[in-house]
Amino acid sequence: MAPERTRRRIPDATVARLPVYLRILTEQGDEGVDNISSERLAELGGVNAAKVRKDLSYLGSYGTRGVGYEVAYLVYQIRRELGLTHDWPVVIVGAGNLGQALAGYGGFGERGFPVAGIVDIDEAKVGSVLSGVRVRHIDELPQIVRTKRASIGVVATPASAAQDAADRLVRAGVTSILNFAPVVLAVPRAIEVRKVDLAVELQILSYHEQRRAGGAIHAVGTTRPASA
Amino acid sequence: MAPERTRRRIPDATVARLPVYLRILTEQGDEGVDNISSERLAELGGVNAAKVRKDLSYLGSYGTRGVGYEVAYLVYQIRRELGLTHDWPVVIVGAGNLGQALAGYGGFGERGFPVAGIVDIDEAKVGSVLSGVRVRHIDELPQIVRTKRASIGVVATPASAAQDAADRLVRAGVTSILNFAPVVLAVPRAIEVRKVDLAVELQILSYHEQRRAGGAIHAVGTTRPASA
DNA sequence: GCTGCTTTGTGAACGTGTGCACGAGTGCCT
DNA sequence: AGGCACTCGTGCACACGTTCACAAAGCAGC
Repeated sequence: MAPERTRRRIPDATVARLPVYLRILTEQGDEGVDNISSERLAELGGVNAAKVRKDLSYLGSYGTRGVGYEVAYLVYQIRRELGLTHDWPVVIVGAGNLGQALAGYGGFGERGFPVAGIVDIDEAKVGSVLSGVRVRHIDELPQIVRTKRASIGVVATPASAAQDAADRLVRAGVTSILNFAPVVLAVPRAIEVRKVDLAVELQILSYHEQRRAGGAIHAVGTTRPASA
Repeated sequence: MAPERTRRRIPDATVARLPVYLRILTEQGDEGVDNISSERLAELGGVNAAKVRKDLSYLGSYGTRGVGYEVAYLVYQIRRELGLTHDWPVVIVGAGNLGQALAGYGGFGERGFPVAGIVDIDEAKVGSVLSGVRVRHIDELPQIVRTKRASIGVVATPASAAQDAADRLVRAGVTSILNFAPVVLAVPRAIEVRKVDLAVELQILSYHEQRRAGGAIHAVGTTRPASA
């Protein structure tokens, strides 16, 4: 009867895939699918079936042999494990191009991450309204975090302002940060940070493009420039 | 004399970190730093020093024992390895919130990924100008890809249109895709796809928040709903 | 040139993640 | 009731990634 105190730790790689399964399962549920096999789920998610089963087994034994997984129930379990049973208000720092796009992107609210507020340090931007959310001054951050109970902050500032934004978020009481600025943020150990860097993604693609193109075609020896 | 034909394969994990080193090195170079140790680079990049050395060793033995790495030379080597010695024009499909933000974000061009064009399927959006780039109709995609020599495509459409966008990009001749839509794209094996999913990132943060909050506080038994 | 200090490059140990293969459980059909 | 087809859950082996630890190599000072 007692809730499980000894929460089994779920591997990072699995945590990263659960949201994908969740989305697929939700879609399948909407299409009227009641049961789904690991094989089918793997196909839709672009992964290996054994991996799907192992991932799901960390949540508990929620499948039925010979049948598969009950979609609705699995959705419920994944949502519970990911903490998606209630909303997580998000506060955005930086009302530039990206901040505006994020605030305007309705997908956040729908998926349980309503925009609690968006702030900027530039007085000129304060007061303007983006898709129903009014930009407020960064000094109001602590108040927004407190009243809206926001625990996730998004850094959408230029690189030069990112560390300051992160410091302010931490001081305001935020415990998780999603960082879009191309900087490694220094934060207390207890704060969870995830980074999304578009330039890095493009450069990784560039590596593969270049590799494909024949690799070392203009790789001229290893002549060291100037120096020495 | 002959360029190295047998290109050593660089581990994915390393490729993903090289852009980070590159950015740090470029910054340090701008600040007048000539030499840098793996220790310092590790500190700035938030990683382990041994990892830095191992990563860099895949490029060749470009360090000097007792001294460190020559910043300018290392920048050159990483850029060469990542294929950043020339520009990689990028074509964006989808002129919604995200597409606009991406086109407007100057950082791409600066880092060697100029926006070759942005297209949309919606006639109403065609013709409008976003930060100097005119939105064109998606039917012009093949022509843009050909004339601008774009090999990287960005999918910035809603989920429902993403697969179609990817198909069109592939048909137009693009060989790498950066996908922002929350969908697993089906593409030919030869096409390199990278995915950026904001909702997934937030859900991973949610998992950690929920875990921090005490985990299974409302985890009431394992009563299965309806079924059976 | 020799000594001592610094820092690289890498072998080896360890940990994490992946995928196969198969036992075990479930439902259906006869 | 028994047999069969199907699918889960997981032990095991392997691949990949990370970290430690240390020999090799360079530099500076005498």
